[in-house]
Amino acid sequence: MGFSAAEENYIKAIWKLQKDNTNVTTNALSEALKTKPASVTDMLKRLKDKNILNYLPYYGVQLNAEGQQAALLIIRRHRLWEYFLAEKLKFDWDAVHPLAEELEHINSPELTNRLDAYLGYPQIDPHGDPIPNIKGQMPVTTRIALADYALNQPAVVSGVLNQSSELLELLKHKKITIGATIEICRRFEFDGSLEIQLQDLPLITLSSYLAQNILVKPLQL
Amino acid sequence: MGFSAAEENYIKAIWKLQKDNTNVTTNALSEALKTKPASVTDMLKRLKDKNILNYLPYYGVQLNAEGQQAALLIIRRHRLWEYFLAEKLKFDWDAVHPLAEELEHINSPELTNRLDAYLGYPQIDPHGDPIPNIKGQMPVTTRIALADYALNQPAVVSGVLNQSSELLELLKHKKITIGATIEICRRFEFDGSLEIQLQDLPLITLSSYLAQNILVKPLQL
DNA sequence: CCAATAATTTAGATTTGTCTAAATTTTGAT
DNA sequence: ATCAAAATTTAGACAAATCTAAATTATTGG
Ligand SMILES: [Mn+2]
Ligand SMILES: [Mn+2]
Ligand SMILES: [Mn+2]
Ligand SMILES: [Mn+2]
Repeated sequence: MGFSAAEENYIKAIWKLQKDNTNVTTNALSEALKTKPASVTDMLKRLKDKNILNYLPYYGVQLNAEGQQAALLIIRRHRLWEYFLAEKLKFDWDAVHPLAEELEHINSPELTNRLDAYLGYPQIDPHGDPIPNIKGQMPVTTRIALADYALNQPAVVSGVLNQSSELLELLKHKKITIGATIEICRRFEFDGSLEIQLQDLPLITLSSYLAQNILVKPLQL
Repeated sequence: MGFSAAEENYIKAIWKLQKDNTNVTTNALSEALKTKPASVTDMLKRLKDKNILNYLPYYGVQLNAEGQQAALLIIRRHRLWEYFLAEKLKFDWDAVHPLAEELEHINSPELTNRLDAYLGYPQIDPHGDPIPNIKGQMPVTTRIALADYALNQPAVVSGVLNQSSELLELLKHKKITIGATIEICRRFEFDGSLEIQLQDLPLITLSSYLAQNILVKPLQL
């Protein structure tokens, strides 16, 4: 019941695209995986034979329960390695993903679980995304874009929608980190820009586009 | 200039068999890699095209300088991961090898060198084998089998010739670890068995076969 | 030195994962 | 409802890595 690295990448991509219960299309997968649609069709047929998804030719695909469980365990490995790379090896945010993309394919429950224990059972990865536990369960975190958050309500920065080094550079410059407390002081209708306060630092300005890429959740009091 | 995982396994296997400057044979490789001789021939042709070895059909193969350097960097990754698994994740000796066999193929100098630094630049892996440095250089350690070591000369246990769980079980039972100080008190001609002293514990007996699989070096005073 | 045996290579096939080009199906606009 | 465009699948090819069976080359004992 093992999957190849290529199969695992497809499983993960389908899982991510399947968020809202719609069928995942061949083109969406080919874009996500940087392969051609014809290659996707081939792989979907193979994965269907392994009984981890429902594939209706021309109408897309959905992981079944077994496929979702497989996806969550791959994502668990990916995010635990990302946490290791950032926390222990001091890699930047934008460097961990490509390495975790390889490390995730080493499928040894013993390794994964020992790594988890060694890291202290982290709950979120360096991008703020939740890490599935040993059973594949993931806490449902309700996060919303800072752009859509209420005025004068303290929030915690809890993730990003974009993991590029460009975003990282900007966040570093503005000293915004995951876990930081933030509050919107003003929202300008003209361009959607925000004036925010981080901890007790002076007010700073964020563009609308930046605010759309920062995820926050209400601060628990 | 990258190699596939399969190619890297061949490179490493050739390197290990090439110890004494003799040509490495197709059969020896097929045995080491658990593949058929025909598959080895195919791969040797491919690696020859990549200019990392000298291959003379019917007469075996030898890594050239570039091939040896490649081998040492793979071995570096392998042993650093073994060290990580044993030291940080508390894996037993006999469990680290198969995992390192996969981890070694992630070829990122940045990852390897950060891991090295994080681990404190270890010199030997959990089996006592030396870890090549960032340049691929490996300290030449002169180790000899305990079976061949002199009487009443303190020595340091510095490796094993066999990495099986059976040997590990026996060494654990006898409390023999890598780095321990050991001294042969008597050698019995009848069966080659040894009476040895470990630290200041009571004398224990080792079979000839066991002593052939333990590597030692003279204790530096 | 030569024949039997051992070692090695060649030939041909298979699986995985990808591609391009062509055919087919679905969708959407009139 | 029809038809052009878009999405998808099929057909056929290829590279990597492996296998089995057959052919070839090297070795060695008498
Ligand atoms: Mn991956
Ligand atoms: Mn992540
Ligand atoms: Mn390997
Ligand atoms: Mn080792």
